Amino acid sequence: MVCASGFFIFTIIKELMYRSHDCGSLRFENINQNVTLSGWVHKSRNKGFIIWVDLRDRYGITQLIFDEKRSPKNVFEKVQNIGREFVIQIKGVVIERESKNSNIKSGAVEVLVNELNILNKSKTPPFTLEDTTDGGEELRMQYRYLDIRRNPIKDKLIFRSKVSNTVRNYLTSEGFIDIETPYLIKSTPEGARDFVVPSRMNSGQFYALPQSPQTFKQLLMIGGLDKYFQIVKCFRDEDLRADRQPEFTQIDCEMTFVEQEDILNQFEGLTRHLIKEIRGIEIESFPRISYEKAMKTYGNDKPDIRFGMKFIELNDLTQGKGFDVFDSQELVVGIAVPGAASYSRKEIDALVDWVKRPQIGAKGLVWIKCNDDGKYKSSVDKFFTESQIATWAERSGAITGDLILILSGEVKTTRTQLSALRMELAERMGLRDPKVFAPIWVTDFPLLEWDKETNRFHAMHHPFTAPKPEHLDLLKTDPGNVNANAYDLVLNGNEIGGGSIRIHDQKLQSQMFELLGFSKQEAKAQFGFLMNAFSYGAPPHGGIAFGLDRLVAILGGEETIRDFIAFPKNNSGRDVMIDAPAFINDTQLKELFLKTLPKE
RNA sequence: GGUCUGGUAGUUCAGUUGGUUAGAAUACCUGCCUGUCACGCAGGGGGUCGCGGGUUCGAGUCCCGUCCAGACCGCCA
Repeated sequence: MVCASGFFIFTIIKELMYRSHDCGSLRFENINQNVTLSGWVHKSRNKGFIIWVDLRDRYGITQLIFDEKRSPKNVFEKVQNIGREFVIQIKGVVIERESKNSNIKSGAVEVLVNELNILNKSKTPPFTLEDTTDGGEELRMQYRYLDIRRNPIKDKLIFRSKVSNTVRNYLTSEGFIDIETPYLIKSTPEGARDFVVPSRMNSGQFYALPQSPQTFKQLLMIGGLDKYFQIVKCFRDEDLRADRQPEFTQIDCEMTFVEQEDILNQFEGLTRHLIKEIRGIEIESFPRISYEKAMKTYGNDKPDIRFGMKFIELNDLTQGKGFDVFDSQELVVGIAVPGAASYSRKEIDALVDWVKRPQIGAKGLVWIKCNDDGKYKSSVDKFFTESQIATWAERSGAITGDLILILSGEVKTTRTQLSALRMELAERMGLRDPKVFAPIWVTDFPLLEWDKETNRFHAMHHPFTAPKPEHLDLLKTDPGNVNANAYDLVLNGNEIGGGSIRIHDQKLQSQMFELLGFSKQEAKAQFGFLMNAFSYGAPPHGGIAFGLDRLVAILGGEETIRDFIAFPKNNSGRDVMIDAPAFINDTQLKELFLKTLPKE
């Protein structure tokens, strides 16, 4: 009795439900089964006597067959009128295909349809929903919900979910607690521009959206929670890039009773685990490089070490020989480009033009070909002897077939320019292989950076970063040369994480604010709560934050983060789909004590 | 704030030195087609050449301005 009614209910539910299988699951074993499928009409191929419809959902594609002879007449008539992206439900029987398609998982079978329900119609989409769409960037963003139906985008979002899940599981298993921190907080003058939110209940006052939960996670450590993490949205009102969005996601972490070494080990573990789980690649221990060495060797604090072309400084070998282009400059530095001696004069001239573009801004480029005959051919043959040039080649480790490229000028600018050239050449030569993962820790960052515009120091990392203990004395005498207990994790030339050991001493924090040009009153007004907390037994602590969007993109083998975000903003910070930001009406403005805009 | 590139059919693009009715592919519509799967074949409809101004007998094309998009520099503690 119970059994019979159970069966009855089961059959009713089965009658009512939208699908018995998804569109990716039917196989040879399902032949002769009656199935119900729901999904989108991906494409239909009408041969007159027979019509195939590719039915699509998140899981895949199943071919439906409508046959003049084998399908009911009303069904065969109805299918003539369905278009792309109609949402349909069908009932039918799984049959073996006469010609199979090995490109899709369900390619051995098809469903002979005997019932067709149109659940919803669709306008013709403005672009094709194929893997390689004909749609441009802007249009895809405007119709993002259609774009997401495409495999590449769908797969990237699923990939992201897998990465964040792996992170969550790992950190949880390591004893980290996931804690949410507020989004409506206080604006601070340091760092990036804040997004602000007017307060209706507090006339004329504003919240700011967090650039990071920095102070809150420190307060959680003072609260004794020991290990915290959060996968959290952060907001910065700065210009966008291919790898930068105004709202982005951080894996934010903090630990108590740790030194730099503990943090590097803990999060090297996380990163190694991620690369193993997601890409199946085992990486031994991560190399480390100091900020200073990175700048000297790669001209950059986020070196891509998947390839060589390290910088070779040549001041002593090149200066004082009467060649003014070198003699008058602070730095003469070059790279040896492997195998590029075969470049034609035209190709080399193109490189010279490339560095002269305003974006790079070099005045010129000196080149030396290390030819097969063991001789050197260079753009400075008139100024230097062959044996002089040979010493440069020797130092740079260039071998036969290499092309040495040399820039000179002011130290910082020249390094930046040569770094850009190094990356460009690597890109052109295919040395930036997205399947190769080369992480590196960059350590020993300067604590402070001199800002020429405001004529004061600002914190290179943030104002809560602890100086290296051995540099504490320098803080008073030579603050510009103090190094910080700060570190970045760089993956394939992208900064994917950064953090520091924090200050937990009230006096040191006060001294830091003073150095940054805060008056006592300003420091108290801005960060009084933190200073106060420091006076109630703040433990030593430190942490790190990873940019999840960037991390996911790189693990996915790309450098543009946009497609790993479901609803990204465009170059000018607009959401072109919902058309935000937008004006608000006068009533809202008034309620928020904001001036109404003059009528145009 | 700046530099560069682009804006032409629903879409992606071509368009010569300024010169006849602005093209291709794809999408869409109609018809045909006995196994398609990037189906095929035949036909058809579809354009404020981003917008405004200027030069010219004549502007998609040249000039000025402007808007939009993308990449980059500045910026991003």
